[in-house]
Amino acid sequence: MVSSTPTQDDIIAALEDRGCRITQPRRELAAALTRRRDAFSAEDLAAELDGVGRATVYRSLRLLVEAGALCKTTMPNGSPRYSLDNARHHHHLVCADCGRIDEFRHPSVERMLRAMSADIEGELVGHRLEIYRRCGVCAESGG
Amino acid sequence: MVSSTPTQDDIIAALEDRGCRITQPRRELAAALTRRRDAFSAEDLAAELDGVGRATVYRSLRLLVEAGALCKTTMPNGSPRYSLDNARHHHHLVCADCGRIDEFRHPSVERMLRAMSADIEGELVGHRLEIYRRCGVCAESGG
DNA sequence: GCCCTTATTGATACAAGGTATTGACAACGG
DNA sequence: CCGTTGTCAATACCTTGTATCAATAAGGGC
Repeated sequence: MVSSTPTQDDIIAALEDRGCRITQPRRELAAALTRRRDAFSAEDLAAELDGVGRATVYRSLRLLVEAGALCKTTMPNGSPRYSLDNARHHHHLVCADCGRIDEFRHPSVERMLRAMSADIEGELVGHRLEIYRRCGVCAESGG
Repeated sequence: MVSSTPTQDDIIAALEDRGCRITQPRRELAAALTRRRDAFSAEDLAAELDGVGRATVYRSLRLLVEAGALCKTTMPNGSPRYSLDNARHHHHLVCADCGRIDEFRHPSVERMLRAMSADIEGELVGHRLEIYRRCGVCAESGG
């Protein structure tokens, strides 16, 4: 089981698994992704990839989210950020100050969903959960 | 403790409590809100309020969300919907089929947050939780 | 290796949802 | 009832995408 930060090859493989063609733009995008350590916006990435069309960046990001190679997270102000997906199923710990996004898994989430499903009419088909916090670094440095 | 659907006066009061002036556009908007039984988009509401400027509708919606009179919920496809806020603290049960939004409270949510806060570095400052389901009506009627 | 099919591309236009600006106006405290 | 100033409508603009479409290039079959 792979759970460390994905390489360019991992990202390409995720696309191949879905039957996508491996094109030059997608290779460049995969390379750019592995260079990113933090969460980023689609526009940032598009600006970085000079030869790659804006629409292609958005299309590829969507593909990679569907393929499970990327995560799309909502910041406290509502704007979306993308980040590499390291682990199977998880939720996001978003620092409200610096925007840093960490993945986390906690059994209490699944426990909560089980408990709710017993009391909720109809079938649960999904959920969206973001946890906003001040991360350790911001807590130290900030006022 | 008021927990039923808010009236026009309740909405106006929420604005007064924040030190806002009670203007004609805001009165019209409050009246339109109480006529809404389901979740709605800001554009829908703006289209309904003919004499009221689009920017004013958006500004007022933001105010009312901040004042706790309205909820802003994210649909499965990511588009936002507004709905009247009936109860103190709650989360949203969104039907993935018909878009109907119900408020719900479940102790398991607070239990989850408590359990997580013990294991998470830093201070929790908020969260976002939507539960997507097929509601009873859609489950019956749908295939 | 070459050809052919077809996915993919980049450019562009458009859409949804919302914010910034600004001169005019109207709430409402005194 | 007057002056201050919050609010207004209009407008331009921004962000985050998606739709369209002719041109191109992957990569499977031979």
